[in-house]
Parts: sequence; structure tokens; C-alpha cells
Amino acid sequence: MKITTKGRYAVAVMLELAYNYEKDEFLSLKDISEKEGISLKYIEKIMLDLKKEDFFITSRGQEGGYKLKYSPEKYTIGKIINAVEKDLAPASCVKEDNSCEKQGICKTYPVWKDLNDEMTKYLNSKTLKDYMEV
Amino acid sequence: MKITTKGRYAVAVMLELAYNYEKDEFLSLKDISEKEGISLKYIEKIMLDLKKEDFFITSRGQEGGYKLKYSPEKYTIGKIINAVEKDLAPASCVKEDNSCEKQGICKTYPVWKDLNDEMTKYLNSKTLKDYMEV
DNA sequence: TTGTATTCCTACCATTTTGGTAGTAAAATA
DNA sequence: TATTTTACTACCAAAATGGTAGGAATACAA
Repeated sequence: MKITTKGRYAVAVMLELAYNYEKDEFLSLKDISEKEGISLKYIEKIMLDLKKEDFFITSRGQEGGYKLKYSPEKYTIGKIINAVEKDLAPASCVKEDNSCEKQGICKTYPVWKDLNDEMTKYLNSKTLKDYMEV
Repeated sequence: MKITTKGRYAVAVMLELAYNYEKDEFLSLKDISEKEGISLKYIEKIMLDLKKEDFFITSRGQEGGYKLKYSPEKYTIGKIINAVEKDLAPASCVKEDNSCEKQGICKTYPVWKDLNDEMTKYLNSKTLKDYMEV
């Protein structure tokens, strides 16, 4: 049920980038690191996961950094967390690949299925934009 | 986000006891263990957590075992999972004790707060009875 | 009353996951 | 060309997970 620090940091970083979206400049991980008080190295690692999704435009070197590719309302909280958390599903039996072979027999399967559906629906309904103005 | 096997087994065990609720006899952990294919020792440990709540009537010795103290609709899935999982809250900042001192500053706090509220509401709305007839 | 079945309780432990750090290569630019 | 920044790989300590082991206490059946 817990979101790990990785997932929480990921959302924090994405939110920082969302604030920077309108500006015509890159935001460096160093800046984010200092602003959020998260180690640069750890952020780099998190970005590695996020980069696998089609989230950013990046540039190396001086004045380089990250920029959101799309506007903040395009990024759901669910998509962000999913990108960095391995086991988001409450139980392996309700993962996308439907890995559990006992679906017909297992009496608790509906419990996790319902919970997963509910959470997924909720997490995909909230975007970065929803949390920008506070 | 994940429910651990402990939580999943806890719900499975509670569901077995729910099926037995109308009967006027105790259900032994040995029986549950065999029916669910979970090691007896592990179930014992899970029961230790569940027993801390006011869930059961128990009896030792022959013909002994466990029985639900109340009818199945009195047990919410949330209550069961909460009894065995340490960190159910998505982030420590939204635990009951409101442990995070940065609530005012932290920009992601509302994200976890909303998520926690939503999940709690959902988990407390579902009871064992909802999953007895399939 | 004695044996057996069962709960109750405390330790212990291997494996996996979490939450990082370190070092270096590659690229962009001032 | 020196510096800044991303990109990538490897490593590691601490905590959580998912159990097992061994016994004590208790209740009941025979």
C-alpha cells in the first residue's frame, strides 16, 4: 500500500518541472536537488526510470537540464508512480499480465481486483496540474 | 501500494472464518492451513496480529480453534489489512499521528493525503460479506 | 488422569527490496 | 578546451518480507 520514497520523489521532481513548463529553459537536476533536498545522485537514478517513458526533452552541458515534453495536465499521478514503482498492484494476481492462474478458484482474487481497479481509476484521474495551484 | 502476502493471507483466513460463522463450532488453523495451502506456522503468526483486534473467540485443545466474534459484515477489508500491515498509508506524512511537520510547505503532501483518504474510504466500505457470495 | 490437539509466544534467519553512493563516460556549450 | 550537465553501470548497507523452529500453556477426549 505504501508508495516508496522513489515514487514520492518522482512526483516531487515532476511537479518542479511542471512549474517550469511555461519557461523556455531547461531545469537542471542540480537545481531540483537543492530545491527539494534530495541527493543529486538519487534523482539521477529516478530520472533513469522516468526517461523510459516519453516524458522529457533533455539537454546536456551548461544551461542543460530537463523540460517536460507535454503540458502538466498530460501527466497523471498514476503514470508517474507506475514508471518508478515495480509493484504498484496490490497483489501480483492483478497485474496487467494477469499472471495468476488461480483466478477462477481463488476466493480473495475479487478483493484485490476491485481494489486495484479503484486505485488505478483514481490515480489516472489526477494529473500534475491538479496539484500545481495550492 | 502493494499489499504483502501477510495482508492477503489475513483476508483469506478471515474469509474462511466468515464461511464458518453460522456453524456452532471452532475452525482450527490446521484446517485453514490445509484448505488455503498456507504454512500453519505462518498463519499462527498472522493470527497473532489479528488477535490484537477484537476479532475472535478462541478455544485451545481438541475441537478447538477460532470463530468470528461478530458477523462477517462487521469486518471491513481495511480493518483486516490494517491489523497486519505496518505501513498501509502511502507515505508516512499521512499517518494517523500526522507525523510530518512539513505539511504546510511540502508541495506533494496533498497528493498523498488525497490518495490516502480515497483508499481508506474504499477499504472501509467493503466487508467480508461483500466477498462471501461469488 | 493422561495423552493429544490446539492455541500462544518468542526467537531466529535467508532473501528481497529499499534507499541510496561512487565512479566514469558522453555530450553540449560558454 | 574546460566545465557543466546528462547518461549509465556497479556496488552496498539497512530494513522489510516471508517465512521456520521450538516450546509453553491450555483444553478436551478417551
